[in-house]
Amino acid sequence: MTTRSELSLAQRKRQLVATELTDAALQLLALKGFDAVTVDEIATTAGVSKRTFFRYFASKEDVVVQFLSGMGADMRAGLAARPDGERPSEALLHSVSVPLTTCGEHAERALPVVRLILRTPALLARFLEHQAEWREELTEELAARLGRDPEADLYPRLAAGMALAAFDAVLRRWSEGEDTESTADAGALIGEAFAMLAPALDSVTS
Amino acid sequence: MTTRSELSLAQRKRQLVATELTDAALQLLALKGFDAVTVDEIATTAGVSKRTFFRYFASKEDVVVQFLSGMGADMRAGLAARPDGERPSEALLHSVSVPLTTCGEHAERALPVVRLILRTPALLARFLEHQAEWREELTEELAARLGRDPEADLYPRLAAGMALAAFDAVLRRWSEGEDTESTADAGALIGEAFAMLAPALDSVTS
DNA sequence: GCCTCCCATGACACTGGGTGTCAAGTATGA
DNA sequence: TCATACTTGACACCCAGTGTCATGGGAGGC
Repeated sequence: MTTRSELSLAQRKRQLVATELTDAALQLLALKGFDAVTVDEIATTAGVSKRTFFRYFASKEDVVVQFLSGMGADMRAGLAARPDGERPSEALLHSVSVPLTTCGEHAERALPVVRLILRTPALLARFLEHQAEWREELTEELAARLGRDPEADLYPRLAAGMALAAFDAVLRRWSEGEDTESTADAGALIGEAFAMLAPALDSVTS
Repeated sequence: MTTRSELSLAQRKRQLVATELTDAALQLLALKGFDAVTVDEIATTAGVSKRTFFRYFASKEDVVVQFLSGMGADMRAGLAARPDGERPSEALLHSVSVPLTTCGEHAERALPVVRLILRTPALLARFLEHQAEWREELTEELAARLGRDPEADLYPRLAAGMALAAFDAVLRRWSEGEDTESTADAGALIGEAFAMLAPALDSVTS
């Protein structure tokens, strides 16, 4: 009736179709493998046309990987929220922990998806693209934070790269663990990784 | 006549077509942009059919990026060739310098290609895929070198990731430089980057 | 309650990347 | 000289992704 529920209705309709599509996709892809499933098949399973699929997702890969889009901004915000003057290793640790703990909390749903991504070349490529975007975001935020020029100074990009290398290593390890036990120890692993990185991250002399 | 020149002839024919194809591709892509050029166009320019193009290159991206294929093995070999007991930072520095100096030596041809790759999303994605392969190779070699298990121990993958983060940061900086001056200073930059990394790379306590 | 406008959808056609298949051409090797 | 194997082009095909248009249903104004 009012503007609120009216908008909310359209919104919810859209959300409904999107979930239907992702659910169908995830199920089919996990079952038959990425290449053996066509977009037509996914769309039909979800009860819409192929054309509609592409109005919701930019590509066949996107239906799996799209949830990664926001994480760059999340990590950047997480970094921006850290207190001024905090050591880079500490600040970056918290920044990178954001998506990791999110994963851990929804391990039930997230783990199969992560595994699917890591073992499907086309999906992995998109994942790496997202990581590269995150690296840019972290680079900019870190440079701003430290008052450095990311074009002239190697440190910001390097530090961002190190943080994401830790993220990637931990994610791979986490995805190999048992379904049940590994819910929370991603936090421990990322801490371990940053303990190794800290000597380099925090010697900001130049 | 003998087996030698006979094989060499077939080989050279193949090589000839391949270079014709890459030359045509590089010229057209640099001129019109990646998306505005079709494989048909490239093939026709090189004087062959589209079908033949795909007998030489696995994808449209590959014709630009294919030369990266060997670099993983090169870097791995470069790492394996370092003396036992050398500090990881030193060994990895030399390992990663191999492709970088190769780039520097052929800067005339390499620079435009690198720039094309870095500013074309589809090409960048393939580049990142290659980097991921290199990271696996370095991880394995480094683990073997240090007698560590890359599945149980975060250090090898993390160190490989750091090395490639340095590689990537330096490559990006190098590609931004002036056409003339930056031939040799990639070496200086990668040294600078590894100086930052060394405190973390060489504290192999755990 | 009706009419209008907007928006989501489906149908359709089309481009372009990538592959399987087959037939013809060419060089090699006996 | 003939048989063989390899390379190529032609053609048909699949599928991802996009532009376009007609339609239908729902929301808001009257």
